[in-house]
Amino acid sequence: MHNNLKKIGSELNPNVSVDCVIFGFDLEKLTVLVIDRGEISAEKGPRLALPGNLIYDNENLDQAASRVLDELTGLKDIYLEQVGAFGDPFRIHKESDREWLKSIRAQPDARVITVAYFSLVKIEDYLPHASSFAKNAGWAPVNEISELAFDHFEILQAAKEKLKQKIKIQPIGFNLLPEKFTLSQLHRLYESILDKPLDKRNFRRKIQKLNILSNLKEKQRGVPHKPSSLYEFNEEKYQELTQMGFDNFGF
Amino acid sequence: MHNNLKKIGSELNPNVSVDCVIFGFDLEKLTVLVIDRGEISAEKGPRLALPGNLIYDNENLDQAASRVLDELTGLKDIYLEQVGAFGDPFRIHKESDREWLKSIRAQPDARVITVAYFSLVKIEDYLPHASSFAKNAGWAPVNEISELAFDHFEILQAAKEKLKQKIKIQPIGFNLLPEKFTLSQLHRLYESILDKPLDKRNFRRKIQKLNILSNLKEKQRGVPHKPSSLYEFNEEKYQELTQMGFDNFGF
DNA sequence: GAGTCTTTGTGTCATTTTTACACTTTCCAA
DNA sequence: TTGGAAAGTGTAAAAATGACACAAAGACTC
Repeated sequence: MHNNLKKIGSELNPNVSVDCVIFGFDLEKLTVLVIDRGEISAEKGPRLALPGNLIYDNENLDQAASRVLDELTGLKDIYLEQVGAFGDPFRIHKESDREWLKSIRAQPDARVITVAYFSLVKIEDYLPHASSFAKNAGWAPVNEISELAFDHFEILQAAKEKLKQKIKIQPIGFNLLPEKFTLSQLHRLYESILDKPLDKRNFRRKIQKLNILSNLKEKQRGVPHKPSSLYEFNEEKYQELTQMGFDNFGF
Repeated sequence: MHNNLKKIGSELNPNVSVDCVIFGFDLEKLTVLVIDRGEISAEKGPRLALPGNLIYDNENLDQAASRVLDELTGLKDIYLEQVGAFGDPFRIHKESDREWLKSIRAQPDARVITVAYFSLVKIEDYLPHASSFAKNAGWAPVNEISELAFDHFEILQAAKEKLKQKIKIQPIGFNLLPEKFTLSQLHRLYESILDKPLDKRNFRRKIQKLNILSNLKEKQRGVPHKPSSLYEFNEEKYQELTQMGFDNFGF
């Protein structure tokens, strides 16, 4: 095995990239982390793209996704889940995209397939001025995005769909909220992701029956209306629950 | 765009392959289509592998999967769904695998990431003596497989899991059964895929409520017990149902 | 400090869905 | 004719779902 190790160097693989769909939630709507490529000179193309880059030949795909995300945003130790591979031969052939690739890639014309990942982060954990790259990155509301570089719009749609399916099965939404949150915020989050209204009382009943929320004895302050109780996600109860193997929320 | 077309030739891409997990059902248990690589001379490795091969640079991933499946088995026009990408740098580094690669690949040491697809076929539609390649291919019971070439065992597990999730949401199981089938066969199929017993009466009630089965006025013949009614899958009713958007069987 | 605004928080009832469970029927073969 | 083997069938209790409306709490304004 030792001699095999040498055969695969630590060079960039010109044919495979990873792209990250990082979702956030600004307490109003679902957002996604995008890179602003700046002015595109030729025929105007989309300025925004998902963070992504080529993989190295000595790292696996999950590692590549973590690395790229870290490099572009400074986010570390984020759980990333694969969305799938996207490999249309012409996915990088819009003129505006090729021009950009020429400025950043050694082999801008190589055929590249990309593996997409998605993740959920607390929006407070990534403030766009935190990393060096960050002046070009920021949160954009998912529903206001109508085009992206390459096939990134398609990837975004696939990631949204994956998230939608996943949240019906696992309460991963907590990753998008601050430590302390209100049931209304959680409610809005579910509505944003599932893209449909949910009855308030039924939602609260169902989410509370799961028994993975701790009601902090603490209230919102400074809101111009009845203040809400704050809750936090209870990791231990959640572990118990998953080990028993639960399947479904039924949203 | 025209000049871009020339840039991507129709050569094999040495870095990207597709692998197919083709499920069948022999009316008793779930099976999967595997290729027998024959005797592995060096340290004995698994003889069995999933059908798969490198992609061409001018085809997309779905096309590549269809082509490879056709080439290896003669199966055409099969619906294939992506499972995901597998890209461990050492996934092809078992000695027995490298030896085999040397015999079939121009660049046996290249780092290859693979994109896995799964599909369901009627076992009767693929009889192993049908294609030229077929003497080396055949159906193996999924539960009896404990190792495969490369990372194919891992891919198989992922495909099984995907199938499990999918069948909870869409009645795709019909693709695995003959045109005419009995409710018991369907029942066994669901139990095989979900890997747990399902109550007979509850299963029948639920599946019949979907209203996508036609009860043929015809019975099994020659069985040494009460013969079962034969049913067929009703495509039109199914289309109606999916367009209304149904979500869940709840198995 | 009275009134208004805004959002929180709560319960019930009707309907549907799920689960658990056992015996008779039909055909083949001996 | 009998025995074996799987098919086929109903009910009742428990749980989950969906629909629905009003009082309570705090902030702000005048």
